[in-house]
Amino acid sequence: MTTTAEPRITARRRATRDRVLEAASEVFAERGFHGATVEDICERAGFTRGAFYSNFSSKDDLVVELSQRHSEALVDRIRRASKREHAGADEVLRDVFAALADDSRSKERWLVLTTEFTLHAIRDPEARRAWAAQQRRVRDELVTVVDEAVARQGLTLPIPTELFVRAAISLAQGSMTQRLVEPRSLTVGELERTVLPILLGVAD
Amino acid sequence: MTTTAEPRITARRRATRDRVLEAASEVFAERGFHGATVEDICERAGFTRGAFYSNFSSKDDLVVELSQRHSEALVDRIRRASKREHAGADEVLRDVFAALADDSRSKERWLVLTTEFTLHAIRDPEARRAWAAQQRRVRDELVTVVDEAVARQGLTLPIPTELFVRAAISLAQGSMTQRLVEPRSLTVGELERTVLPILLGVAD
DNA sequence: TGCATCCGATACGTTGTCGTATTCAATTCG
DNA sequence: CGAATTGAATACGACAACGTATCGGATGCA
Repeated sequence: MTTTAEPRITARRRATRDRVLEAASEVFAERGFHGATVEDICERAGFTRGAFYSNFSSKDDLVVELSQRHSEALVDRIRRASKREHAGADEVLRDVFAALADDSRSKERWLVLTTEFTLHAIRDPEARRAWAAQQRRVRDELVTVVDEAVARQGLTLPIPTELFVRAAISLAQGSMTQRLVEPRSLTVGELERTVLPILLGVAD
Repeated sequence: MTTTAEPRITARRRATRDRVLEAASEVFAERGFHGATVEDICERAGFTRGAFYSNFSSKDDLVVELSQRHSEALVDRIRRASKREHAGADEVLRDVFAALADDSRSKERWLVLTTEFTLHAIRDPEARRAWAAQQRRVRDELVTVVDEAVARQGLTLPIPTELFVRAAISLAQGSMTQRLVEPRSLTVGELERTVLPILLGVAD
């Protein structure tokens, strides 16, 4: 422990970190956290392992940072979705999950990564604390947004907003997952479209 | 390819297969499919790798058989739960998921394994076909059971039974997952207890 | 322009994991 | 009881992935 001097974060360094992280999210989604080797990630990013270990102390180290970015990006998307005009609570939620990605490829990536992070969190206490905090942030953001939308529509939820949000998250992830496993069994958003209005108490 | 003679399945052979499969389900739950080595599994089962390769051609081979047992066991539990007297649809579902395991340890194991199988299915087309078929069997069984229970209660579901079952599965898995990541944030079954009655149209 | 520093590439030894070939004990069956 | 077969243990070679130590080119700065 000679010095704990943090190396200055030059633009170059930031760029390679970004490229490595982006590559990692692709490879993790494709092969899973354990299945992806450091070499795989570096190859995808166009670097060698030397570059990797110059920027991250380990794969776990990288995962921590990746999961933070992952959650922060989702919070951002929720904020942006809530800015849309005249959006009802169900529309807001649909916007949120629709905005998870531009194409279905990256929506799949988001879901798989979320699942990987969750599994990792279940297994590792340290990761669990971090992931739990991040999930709480996402949920809080959703609660705020839903409360606003519900008030705007003059509705009253039959259950506490947080429970509603938890249910919505479960339904969205569950139907996405089912669609990935059995593509022809469920049309896009069918589950949320039928179930959410009932939970909102606005079954037409 | 001298002979394709299937070796007779003696009692001894069956016993070691069982022990290896049981050990594998533990180790897979703890370390994930990729994270678990064949050696790990054998050590847990009390065998050496020689025994493993005498019984399974590869880890993938073992996974196929394990996922079949996993789903069959769930179908059995659903059948047994449906035999209970005077059970309403929500009670039946709660029985089903309560019966997933005796203790919460093995309920966690069930959830983690299910998630692992799902991820594996998303990534591997061959595994996907098998897993999709198994999921369909589980769902069909649930649909039958729920239909019976609903009729018994003289209710009419506000949505098709299959959608209801899909929603119930998503809710159950989602809330179990949330509980594993944030143990103190959700009391046991709270999500299903509040949401399912609404979906059943019997919000008291 | 020249020097110092940064950062990624290269090269290397180590370890973990795999799958197979072979051995040896147990059991089945004549 | 002896011979044949089955099934798990052992031993081995090959290879993949890791992490580090070192090198060299680029970049910032005087």
